[in-house]
Amino acid sequence: MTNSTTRAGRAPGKRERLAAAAAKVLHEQGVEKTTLADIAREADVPVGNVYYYFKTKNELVEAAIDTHTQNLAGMIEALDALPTPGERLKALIAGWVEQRDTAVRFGCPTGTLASELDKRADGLDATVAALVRALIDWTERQFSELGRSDARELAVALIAAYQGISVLTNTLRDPELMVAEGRRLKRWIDSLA
Amino acid sequence: MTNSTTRAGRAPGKRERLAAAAAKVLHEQGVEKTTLADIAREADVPVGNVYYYFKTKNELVEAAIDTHTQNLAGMIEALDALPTPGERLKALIAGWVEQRDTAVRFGCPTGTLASELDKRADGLDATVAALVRALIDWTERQFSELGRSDARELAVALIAAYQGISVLTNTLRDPELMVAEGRRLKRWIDSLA
DNA sequence: GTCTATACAAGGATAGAC
DNA sequence: GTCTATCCTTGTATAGAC
Repeated sequence: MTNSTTRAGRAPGKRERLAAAAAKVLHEQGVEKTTLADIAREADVPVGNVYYYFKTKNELVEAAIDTHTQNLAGMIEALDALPTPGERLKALIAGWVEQRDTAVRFGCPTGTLASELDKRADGLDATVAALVRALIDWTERQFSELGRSDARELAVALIAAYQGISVLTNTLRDPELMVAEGRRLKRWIDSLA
Repeated sequence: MTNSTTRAGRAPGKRERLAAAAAKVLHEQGVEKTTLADIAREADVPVGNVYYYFKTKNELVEAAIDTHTQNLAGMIEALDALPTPGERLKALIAGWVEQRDTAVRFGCPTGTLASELDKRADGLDATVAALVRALIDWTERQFSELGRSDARELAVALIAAYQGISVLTNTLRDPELMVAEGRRLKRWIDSLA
């Protein structure tokens, strides 16, 4: 569905530049407030040219979600290199805390996107839902390996805790909220093992 | 700042109807996707007439926030009638669970509004922030009365848990997520006392 | 005070030159 | 394959009749 590299002649990854720019700008400004011109500028591509690569704004949003999905896959791959499920979960949390300044300014990339797409008529909300589900599934496996029979519920609770603290960190513009919640969650993981 | 009843001659609460309609429609459709025509239709007021009561769309958003603030005040007043802090917190959670179908369709009214206003240039995000802070403050007092020295952190964690499960309930369109998390949070409250 | 008609701006999308 | 010019729709806001 997505041609990762050049298709015919030139275009040294303009499509990829546009997708990456979309992911960034849509997160920072929100879907509705972002214009095609904004994305084109960020990708350093003339406005009219955008339509050669993406027929509609929706396709651009879809490409942005793809980018997020790939980022998630990369993160999970890195986490899976760690030896124990407890370490993997705590490394996930540490990653969230590291990104706290982004959360202060723009919230969680996935969460804000999911909230916004829910209000749109297109079927893109299902695509983000799949992304979120994938993260919960991975988290559930970690809790299972920890021997918890209520792994699904705990996984949902952990991801929800992150989504929620992202909203508060963003709304109250206070990175320390994320730091404190990260500490609390790590203690909680330790108490389960 | 807000004239609650009629000012001069007639208008049997048109302003109030518009504010209530704004609160409802802005939550359901999102701020950016909602047009003045949408709000006018919901309030059963002709479009052009809107500007007699609110000079800009932003003033309408402000009025919607005011409505939410009053709703919150009413809820807190009702909760304060309960005898113990533990019961008050669990009643708060029960209220969230009751509203789960709304969460499935549109997410948390306050949380989605906060996320969206963050992306706008106007200073309205500070107004929602005050609302959120008020709820956290009240929650903190309950934990303090329970004798917890880490009351602030627990209050933030509880409100974050709700914000987060609202995002997930909405994104995954599953009311049971809210039910399960509600149970978990109530057990947690009980374990603190 | 109430409502209609309309000005004005912005943004998504397309046609077609190069 | 690249880019410019432009059409068309939608939505905010205002002028002014009633």
